[in-house]
Amino acid sequence: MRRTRFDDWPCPIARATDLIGDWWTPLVMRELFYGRRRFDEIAESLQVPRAVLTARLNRLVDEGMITKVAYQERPVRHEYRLTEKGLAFGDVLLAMWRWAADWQWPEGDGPTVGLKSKATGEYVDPVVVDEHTGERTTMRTVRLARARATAAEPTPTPTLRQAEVPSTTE
Amino acid sequence: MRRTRFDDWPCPIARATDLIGDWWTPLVMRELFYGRRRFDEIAESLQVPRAVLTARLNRLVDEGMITKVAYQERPVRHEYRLTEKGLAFGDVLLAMWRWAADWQWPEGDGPTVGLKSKATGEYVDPVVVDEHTGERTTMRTVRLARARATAAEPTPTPTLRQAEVPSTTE
DNA sequence: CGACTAAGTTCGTTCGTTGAACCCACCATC
DNA sequence: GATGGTGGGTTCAACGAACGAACTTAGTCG
Repeated sequence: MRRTRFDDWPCPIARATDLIGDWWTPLVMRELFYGRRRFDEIAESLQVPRAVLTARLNRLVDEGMITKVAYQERPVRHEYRLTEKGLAFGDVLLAMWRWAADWQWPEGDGPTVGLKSKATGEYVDPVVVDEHTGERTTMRTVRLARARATAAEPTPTPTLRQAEVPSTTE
Repeated sequence: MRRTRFDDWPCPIARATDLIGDWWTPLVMRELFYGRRRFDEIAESLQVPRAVLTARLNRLVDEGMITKVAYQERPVRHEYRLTEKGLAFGDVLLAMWRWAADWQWPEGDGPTVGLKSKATGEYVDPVVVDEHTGERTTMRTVRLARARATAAEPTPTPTLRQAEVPSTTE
């Protein structure tokens, strides 16, 4: 009677939920985006139980979101780095950020942290648009359809090649 | 020793995680976007344990994402409808959709369902951009900053006024 | 009367999370 | 060579949450 798994459902939302639904996982990803790479660093910053952090990091490695890299020998010490797949997940975090910043604070209030563009220094407010037209896209403006022919599928090559992960903080 | 709550953390990602991290919740939201409004309809479609569905729907009502509306008396029967806040959550589902469609299928493969624009009938591929500049926005292109002055905060009025919820299906 | 429907509730079993304590390899210091 | 520190975990008991099946309630239909 273990928790129902969604990772082989035909719907992308279900498969994403299977990952995100692991309590703590989006926050662990956030920490990695903030540039924290070490076990103890993340454990202390989030105050997550260490056994849970072990389980989450192992799953993220299995999923190909992060890789475990030894940064020294004797004694062996590891750190965790985001892969391309893990970096791509940042879009989901940005959407979560925007929605919660808009709706999860009392009226007239908001979070004390915000997002600024590294390039321009201006505040950034993420929204979802269609990649081709640039038009605002919501669940109201779309409908379900058969997928396009598989050849046109723009799936990025799911290599685990190491990505540059500059810190999000200043 | 209950599950750690994130709903009063100062980070929007944490607050969103508190909701999403409830197993089944994003799928329940998906069903509502698909136009399913009745308890049994959702329970059968998702094969979710009924006690869990009860708990999730109650929480979503408490959060102001949905409202419970009687659609008949004698006997009283209810349905659940998305509020503005619930509709706004669609952006998170779209981001999850895009990420999982790109990364959670074996190489060269993809989901059998896709998204089309209701307006143009063309396939839609959601991406995250900055609302002001239209520039592609990722966790790599932003950095953390102090929030802008609260007056500029573009928080929508969190009314629970009923929203039109046309079915996403054809 | 009995069958059916929508929307739940109840319950015993199993799974997952929590927090605190413990472990181990190695290094530095006294 | 005992002591303490550090990084990266593992172990364990307690308890809350999820599972699936059965049951309930209020009303309609034939």
